[in-house]
Amino acid sequence: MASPDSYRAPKGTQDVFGPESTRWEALLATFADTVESAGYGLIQSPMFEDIAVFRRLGEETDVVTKEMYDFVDKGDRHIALRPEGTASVARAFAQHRPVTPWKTWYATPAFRYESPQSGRLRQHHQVGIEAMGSADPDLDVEVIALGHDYVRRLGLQRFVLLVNSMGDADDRRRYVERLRGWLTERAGDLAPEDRPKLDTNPMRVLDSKRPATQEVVRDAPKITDDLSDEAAARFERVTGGLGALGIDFQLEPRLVRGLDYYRHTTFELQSEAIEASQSTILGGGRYDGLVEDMGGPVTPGIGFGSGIERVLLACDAEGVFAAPETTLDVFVVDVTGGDAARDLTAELRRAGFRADRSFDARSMRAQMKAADRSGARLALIVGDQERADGTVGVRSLHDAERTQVVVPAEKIVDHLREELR
RNA sequence: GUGGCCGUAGCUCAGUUGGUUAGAGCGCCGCGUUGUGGUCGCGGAAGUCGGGGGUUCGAAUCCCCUCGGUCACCCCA
Repeated sequence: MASPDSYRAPKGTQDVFGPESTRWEALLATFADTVESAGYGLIQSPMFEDIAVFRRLGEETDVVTKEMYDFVDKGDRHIALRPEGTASVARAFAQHRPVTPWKTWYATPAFRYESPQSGRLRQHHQVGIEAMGSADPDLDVEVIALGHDYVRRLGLQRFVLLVNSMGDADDRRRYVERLRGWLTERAGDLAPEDRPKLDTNPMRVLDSKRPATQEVVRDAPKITDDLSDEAAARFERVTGGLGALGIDFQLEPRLVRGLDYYRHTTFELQSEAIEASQSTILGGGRYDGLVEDMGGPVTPGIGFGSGIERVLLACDAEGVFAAPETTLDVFVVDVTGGDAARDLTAELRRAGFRADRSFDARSMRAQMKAADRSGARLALIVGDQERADGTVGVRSLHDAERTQVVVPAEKIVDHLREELR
């Protein structure tokens, strides 16, 4: 409790404003441009769903079993705030049956009830894409390439792309049993905390950070050695495609990822610049079968999600993608009472200029300070003299020499068009 | 959920072995004579020292609980 009469943002949430939110806008614009130029269209879907929608992510996953942000609404519906983006899109596909391939992108908050740390929040934000209705491995290549291009466009360089294949549903099932057997024989060597996973989800053991387990896992059977011919062939097409596009990647047979729905291609972008332990900045894979689980037709799909906060953390660590300067064309300084500020800013905004002003009839000194702080290129000054003459003083705020010219009020728009060109 | 560290003005912090009206820098506001910013000078506002309880003549300083932040585990974006 802070104090009885003061509120704070809920645990694990943040307010984003000022230069940082300007940066978010720029990031969103970069992402949208990257994926829209590949034919992906924005999807806006509800931030909450019937909890069953998210349960389809897998009954064994932490996201479902312990991190769901859920509640019962006034109509007795069991609702959950979305923990990730894909399930909602799959549900939307099943509901609307759009023409395929259906390529969408989203930007959304995601909620997980867990304890916050660096790179982990209760409400974080993701951008992502989903492509549904095609099993073509070249689509896998496209999706991975877009994720790669996106982070590159932000300026990131110090990251690795990890790629793996889980095979088809049979491959996956077969591998899980084989792995379970192999690990069970060596259960005594595993870290005690990891042993229970043998029953619930043996693949979880693969990405354990405990040294004892890592030691054992190093020699564990790899799923990529045990794929069906068909799955192996399509995975080759994927890795070959990445190579053809000049995208560096590492095969990582231990990359399992958290959600149960993945089949075939899975991939992850890990920042090498982030010191903290949460270094995955983008992750995704193919989820053939998920749409069916939502009651839709048999529909393959692939996509990725990328955490905005983590990506920005990586940008900070690499010293790239700084907040853009906020720009303003003019700042109106009016010491005649406010009529000029009111009318001139409105006129200029309608003419397409970016204009701001002071309020509360502050002193000229105060207004000039505000003008300076605003980052505007020009101060438009209206005092008693200018008002009497029907003119406006136009003063540069960026140049060292304090140039100031007098412009007739009726010519101000033309003058600014020229000066700000 | 478990564990370590931390919690003093908007921000970054200082506060001696518990002792009178709690400080600095930055930021913010005002002023430096007639209407002009970024430098400089002067002045000002702003803190129930996270919250609650306890020990004490007296606590920002000690103890307990609690909330929050942070880092790690778990897991993930």
